[in-house]
Amino acid sequence: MIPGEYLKHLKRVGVRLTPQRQEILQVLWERAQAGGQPVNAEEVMKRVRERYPGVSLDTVYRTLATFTRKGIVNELQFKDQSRRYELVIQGEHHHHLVCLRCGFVREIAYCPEDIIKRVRESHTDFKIEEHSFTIYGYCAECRED
Amino acid sequence: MIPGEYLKHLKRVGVRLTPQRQEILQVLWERAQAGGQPVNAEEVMKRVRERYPGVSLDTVYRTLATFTRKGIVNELQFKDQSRRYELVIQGEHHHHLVCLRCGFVREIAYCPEDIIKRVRESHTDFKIEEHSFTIYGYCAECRED
DNA sequence: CAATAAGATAGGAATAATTCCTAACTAGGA
DNA sequence: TCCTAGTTAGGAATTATTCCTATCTTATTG
Ligand SMILES: [Mn+2]
Ligand SMILES: [Mn+2]
Ligand SMILES: [Zn+2]
Ligand SMILES: [Zn+2]
Repeated sequence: MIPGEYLKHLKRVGVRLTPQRQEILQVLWERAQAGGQPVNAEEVMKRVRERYPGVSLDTVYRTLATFTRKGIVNELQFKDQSRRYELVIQGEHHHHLVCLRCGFVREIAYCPEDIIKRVRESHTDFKIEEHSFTIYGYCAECRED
Repeated sequence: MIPGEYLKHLKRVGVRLTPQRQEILQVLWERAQAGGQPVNAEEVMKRVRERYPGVSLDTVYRTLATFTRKGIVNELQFKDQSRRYELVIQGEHHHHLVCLRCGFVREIAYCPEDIIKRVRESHTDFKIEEHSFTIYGYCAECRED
């Protein structure tokens, strides 16, 4: 079951709790439990339809966007054009290592905070909101050499 | 005029030098001269068509992909789904600061090399090929507060 | 507990970016 | 000059995402 903290948070920020939204949250939560491999909208839709067969892809996209805006979901944009989503874990921040062939994702704990701090200080006219840092390569199964 | 180093390089790696390709290179070069604002394929096409009216968008995409594979072009993927391209300057490496509203791009010289090195050492089964690091926010014209 | 309204939904259509397809062309080596 | 593997144009196809709108539903209020 989804930890109440997410529901509470959504309530607090004035987001309506529809069954569809709760189910989408549930899917993301299960994904996070199962190793943290981010999901794309299509996959979320499939999983949600197991319980709510009518859910539209648009609803999934809208919900993921809402959750992202409200800070409980992380929208990842990879260089193969794919967008994938993951639940934000309270007080956690990480980046990713992505296989260019199979798309497998691993998390890396490091973040270039020092650089971000330096940029914030040197580009004071620019209001920094977020950042993305991703390392690409080939995983053990996909590397050839 | 395009510096011969690019043409020489393309020749060396066995890429055919068609007029279309040379013109695409020229456009990228002029862009780099004019401040380094990366371009998308559509824009490249428009510029190339000024001299070669028949050039297809597909050719532009294919050529940009070829140039990227050959290391003379950098393909940037931003979180708004847009892809933009820039000429690689010999021996240079940098990252970007992007405005979430108008899309304006500034270059930042810093690179999280230390982190990449650490990841390379700790994830020896993963063969690192490349990385992307982008900071998002609002530029002076677009920030509201 | 019922009425209400702001916000959310389904589903189909639209848009945008990118890639595929194929017949015709051409750069560059022999 | 000839030959051919690689490249092109242009239209079609694909994919991901967003738009549209009539119809619901959540959550508040009376
Ligand atoms: Mn993650
Ligand atoms: Mn740049
Ligand atoms: Zn970070
Ligand atoms: Zn770097």
